[in-house]
Amino acid sequence: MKLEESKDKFIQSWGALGSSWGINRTMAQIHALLLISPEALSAEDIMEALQISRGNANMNIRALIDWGLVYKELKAGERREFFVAEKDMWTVVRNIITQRKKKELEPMLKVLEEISNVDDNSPEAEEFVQVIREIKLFSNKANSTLDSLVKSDSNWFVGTFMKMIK
Amino acid sequence: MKLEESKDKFIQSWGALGSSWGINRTMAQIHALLLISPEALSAEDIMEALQISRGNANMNIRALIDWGLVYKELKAGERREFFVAEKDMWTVVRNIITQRKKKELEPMLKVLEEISNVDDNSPEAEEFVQVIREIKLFSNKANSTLDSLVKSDSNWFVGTFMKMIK
DNA sequence: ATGAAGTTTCAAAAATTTTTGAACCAACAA
DNA sequence: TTGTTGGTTCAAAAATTTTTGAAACTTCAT
Repeated sequence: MKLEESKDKFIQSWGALGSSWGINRTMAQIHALLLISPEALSAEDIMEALQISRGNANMNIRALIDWGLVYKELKAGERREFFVAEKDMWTVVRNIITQRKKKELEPMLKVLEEISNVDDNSPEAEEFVQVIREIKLFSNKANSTLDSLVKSDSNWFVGTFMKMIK
Repeated sequence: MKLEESKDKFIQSWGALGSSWGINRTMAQIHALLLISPEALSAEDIMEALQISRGNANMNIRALIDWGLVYKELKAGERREFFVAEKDMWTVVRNIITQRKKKELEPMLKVLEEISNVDDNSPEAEEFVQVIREIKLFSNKANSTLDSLVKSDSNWFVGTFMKMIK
């Protein structure tokens, strides 16, 4: 397989994967492009390579920086900004977990807390509260497990976890 | 808070959570409705409760059954079908992981395998292959970790994992 | 100041995903 | 066989998400 073809295939697949992971297609494609880019790229380079508009490029680059998946790199004597990808996959996954936990899991926990205050003592209400209680228990566990996961380091993940788990 | 209001809030939030988890809003809402439903519901009941069309209800119920998140329940002497939710959260998460692993992670692994066959020995190609190799290593690890996770049981998750992890 | 190079914003347009509803199919009772 | 109830399908419509591109803004050099 030819290099250009390979690179392109990687960018497309990474885009598809990302879009089912809460990262939109273009955002993931930019990340992919930067991952396999030997040097930092400018916004212009990215627009060119992916054939996207300036606005789109700008917004998605900002989002990637927000998520900690891309860094700004300033070159001496250059006015424009260059960008590089976070290349450590463990950090990439960790940052995504952190963002999504905050945006999705935590609001759910808040809601579960709220709705367990049902001021009604019918058997039906009892049953409802019981179901919610179990979901809450599970979610809290998941939440703190993810916290630990995020705090642990790459080395731990690739090394110990696999053995521990079986 | 009133019971009906609580239930409704739960359905809405579960729908929102689901839609950022590869399960569409309605699909997650149906699951939520069934989770907090004391008895099995018919398609008609679900359409009524969520104010959705017959086609929508049918398709999403089928998808939920496919994912192993909802079961069909046949009542003696009743021609129509009733549905109940899988209520064990660990099983729910496990089934979602299984589905998404198959639909998203595994195709990516295949692509990574393919594209590491670059028949080019320029330094640039070398570098590219190296980056892909690292991603592949990580993805394979993630894949088998998820496999173990899926095989392990609920009890293990809620009990041991937390202590192990720190 | 003025202009050039680069960045940001955001309303409108395009693309994508989800939902609808009517036609069709299947099982059964009369 | 026909009518009724319930399930399935899918093209078209609606809703949602993403992208565009032009205007506004910023920074810096002259």
